[in-house]
Amino acid sequence: MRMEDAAQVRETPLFSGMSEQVFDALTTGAFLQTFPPHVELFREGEAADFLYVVMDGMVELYAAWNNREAAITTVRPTGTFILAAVVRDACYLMSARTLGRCRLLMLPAASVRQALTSDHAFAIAMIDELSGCYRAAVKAQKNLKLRTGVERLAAYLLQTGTRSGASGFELPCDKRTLASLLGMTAENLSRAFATLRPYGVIVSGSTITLAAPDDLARLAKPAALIDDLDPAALGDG
Amino acid sequence: MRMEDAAQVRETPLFSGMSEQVFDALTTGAFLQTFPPHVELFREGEAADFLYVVMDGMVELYAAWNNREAAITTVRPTGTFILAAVVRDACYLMSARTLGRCRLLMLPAASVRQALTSDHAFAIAMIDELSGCYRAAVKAQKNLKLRTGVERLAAYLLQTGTRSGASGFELPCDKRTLASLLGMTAENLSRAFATLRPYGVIVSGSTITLAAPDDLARLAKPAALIDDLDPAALGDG
DNA sequence: CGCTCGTTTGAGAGGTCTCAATTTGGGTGG
DNA sequence: CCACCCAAATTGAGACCTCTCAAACGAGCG
Repeated sequence: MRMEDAAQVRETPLFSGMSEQVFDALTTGAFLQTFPPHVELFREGEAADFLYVVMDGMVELYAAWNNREAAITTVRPTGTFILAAVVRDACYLMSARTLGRCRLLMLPAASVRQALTSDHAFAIAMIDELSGCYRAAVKAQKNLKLRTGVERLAAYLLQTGTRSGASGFELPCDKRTLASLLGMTAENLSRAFATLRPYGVIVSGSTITLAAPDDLARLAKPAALIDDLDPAALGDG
Repeated sequence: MRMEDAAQVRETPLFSGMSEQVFDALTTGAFLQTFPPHVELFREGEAADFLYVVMDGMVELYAAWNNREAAITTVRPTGTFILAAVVRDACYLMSARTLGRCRLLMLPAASVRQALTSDHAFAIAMIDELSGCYRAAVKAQKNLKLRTGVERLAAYLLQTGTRSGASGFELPCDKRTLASLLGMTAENLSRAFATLRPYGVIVSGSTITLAAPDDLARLAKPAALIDDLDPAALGDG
């Protein structure tokens, strides 16, 4: 791993508090690798060999059962994923694939567990990360159980739009993936966009413009206890 | 807190490894209280003042939005709940109510955070607990997104049935709550039970008998990566 | 130009929700 | 012990939502 990469890793909250010595041990066996788009990183059920940290790009975590597939979440810099499987020395519950081109840090699972036992600050940071992941998962479940498909889309657009700041923004993934994230089919997502047209949602390819955010908010009823408005919950484990 | 209660708390994995001194400090300000059925313990949005440990009985965690309500999960002995909110010093994401009569241990949030920073073994146990909670939440989301209502009920019955061991068993909560846990309405749950009758599911009040578990399993297709078959994932934070 | 792939649109089936009425079971009071 | 009442559970009907299958559309690319 190059020095500047190591520095970038060091800056992320999960690693910033740990001792120099343990950090060195942890990154000794680590890879920093670049992946092309749409590459499968691992499949659910496999043993958790690595902890992943997204340095660049975006990763989709998804699961399959009985010939059906569903996206669970996405991870962006500098979130980690599959943390829980690593600390438990268990198998992955989800599969992972790159969405765009990605730079990923891969830390050997055994090294992570070793670092946990020897560095208290790292353990504390891990607790913070894991609790953030858990809270994000709870929010996702509330979103699924309490809102309809159209409401979920509206809330997602408001959230993504306000995060980008500008009046228009790009969807971070193709619509098929977005549909799966929102718990619906691609066809239904298309119809949901049409339903939101009277609420000022203008779609042009993957570019979205929200012409009447207030109207949209009246429909979506964004809530701090469901929608992620704090940066802490972006990562995933 | 009485000595025998303290001993029971001490035996749970979360507290068994910590030092005597920190354990004493943690339990000094603690309450062990018995609650009647159907009591609201706290509401989502409130500040997390206590970490709860279920010593006896069962607690339901649920959430509301826009006049709709959904059960998220239940906690039984000796699971903890609302752990993530406590360590983050954040507000509760879910409300909690007792299902039956409950004996609950309440640990002041500040004491828990103090114990975390001073006791490494406790921090490690906390990581294990939190990762278990997170994995349970991921499984719940997979269950919701990948299975239909009838399939979720079938999987739930198989799981609860094999856990109890006997051929017949009691539902741990009323059917309205069960319906909400499974992500459907009470009316729909009733119809789902009727759908499962040809698969050997015999319902008599709250007593369930599975006359043809193999047939039911062919429908439910239980999977280790969705259904909780290990005891570690029973708790919740 | 014509291919491919993602998206959109349409139609029909199936699933789920709401509202309402009925039935059931448990507890209370006469 | 029985009548009554209340809450939970079931059943039915209709509307709504979502899914599947199929076809049409459109952009990007060889």
